Amino acid sequence: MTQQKILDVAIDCFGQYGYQNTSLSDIASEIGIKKPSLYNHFASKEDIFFEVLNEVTRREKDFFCNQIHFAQDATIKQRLENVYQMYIEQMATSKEGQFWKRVTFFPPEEFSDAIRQKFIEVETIVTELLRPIFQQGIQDGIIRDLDIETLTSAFYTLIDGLFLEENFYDVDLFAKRQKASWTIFWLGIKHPGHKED
Amino acid sequence: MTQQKILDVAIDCFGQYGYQNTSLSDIASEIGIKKPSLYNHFASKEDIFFEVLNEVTRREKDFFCNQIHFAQDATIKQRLENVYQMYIEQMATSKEGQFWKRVTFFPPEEFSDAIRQKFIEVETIVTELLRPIFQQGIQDGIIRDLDIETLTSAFYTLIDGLFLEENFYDVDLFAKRQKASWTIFWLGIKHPGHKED
DNA sequence: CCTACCGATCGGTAGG
DNA sequence: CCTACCGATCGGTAGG
Repeated sequence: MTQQKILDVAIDCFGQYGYQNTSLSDIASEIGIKKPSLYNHFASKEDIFFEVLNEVTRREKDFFCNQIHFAQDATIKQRLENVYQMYIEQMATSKEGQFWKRVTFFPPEEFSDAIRQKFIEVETIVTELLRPIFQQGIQDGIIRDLDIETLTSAFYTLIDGLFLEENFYDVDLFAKRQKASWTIFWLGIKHPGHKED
Repeated sequence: MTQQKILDVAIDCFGQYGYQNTSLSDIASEIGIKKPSLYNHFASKEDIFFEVLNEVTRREKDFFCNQIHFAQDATIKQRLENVYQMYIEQMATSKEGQFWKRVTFFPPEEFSDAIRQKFIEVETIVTELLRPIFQQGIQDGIIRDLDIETLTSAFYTLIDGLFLEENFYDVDLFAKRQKASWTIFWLGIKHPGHKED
């Protein structure tokens, strides 16, 4: 279906070049039609953006929801590292991730309220992935007894930093950053009385 | 001098709207002249960008160089936290910082090599601020005996994450992120045998 | 789904 | 430093 093709190409272009630097001709020619034909499917460029935003939000929410039941029997450290890796991988490798990063970090002004709202929806889901792990970890004496908000805040800052660095550094240096950050984070949150690694 | 005024306005515009979304008319009208007059001072829009990039790089390098001799008699933790705060503050509040963030994280394609090179120059200076603190800390048994690269990598990821979040969250939430990240980072790098806080 | 076209704006030039 | 203008491209429309 043409409408879906338009959205898919638009996700790609908006994520790679930004909203303003993507022309409707670019999108049209990529799918082999002419610019005016786009108006049979969408009312305006802004309309396309909103539909893309909704689509990506839906996909991201689905993706993270489906992670909930993974690795329930692993250790606290493994479960946490799993979320860490999975989140980074999703944002680094998918075109939805690239769109998400560009759009949340440097939003086109006219959409910034809408984007912020969607961002919070997705973040809430990830927070609900993290919370039970942290809680269980604290209860079991594996994680320091800090408040959940401090733990999630620090986790998100790490992730956000890596989002950026993935765009900037080559694969090797990025892998180092990812590993170093996880090492220090885990040393920071694990209970000093807890051995095992 | 008009030439300097152009550069100052351009730093501001490129940082706020991005290179492509800043028009030469915008820059000209902001300083009260007409667009063609810009060509008496610069050969092209690209030329303006390169000059802005050089100017900002120079200012950032100066800024960080001048921090070297601060707080030499403070504790390791204080000295490190000082770099942390100072770096975040510089990137959060100055227009040079805003330019730096946008341009390094989502570089206009045609400048990405030049930008990467300048970025490394500035990062090298900050690394030279961090290295002696980490080394001293390890030597004094205050910081865990991890390799310097792991420590600096984790530090930078934190900073990069906060750069982004400063753009996105309100002041209160940002302050929380900043504090939480520092708490976990310090717990992660400090030697488990070291008390005092 | 197309061709043909709109007014607005872009970076840049001519000429004074 | 300006006015006047260039060709190219933008989002969007008319009409079929």
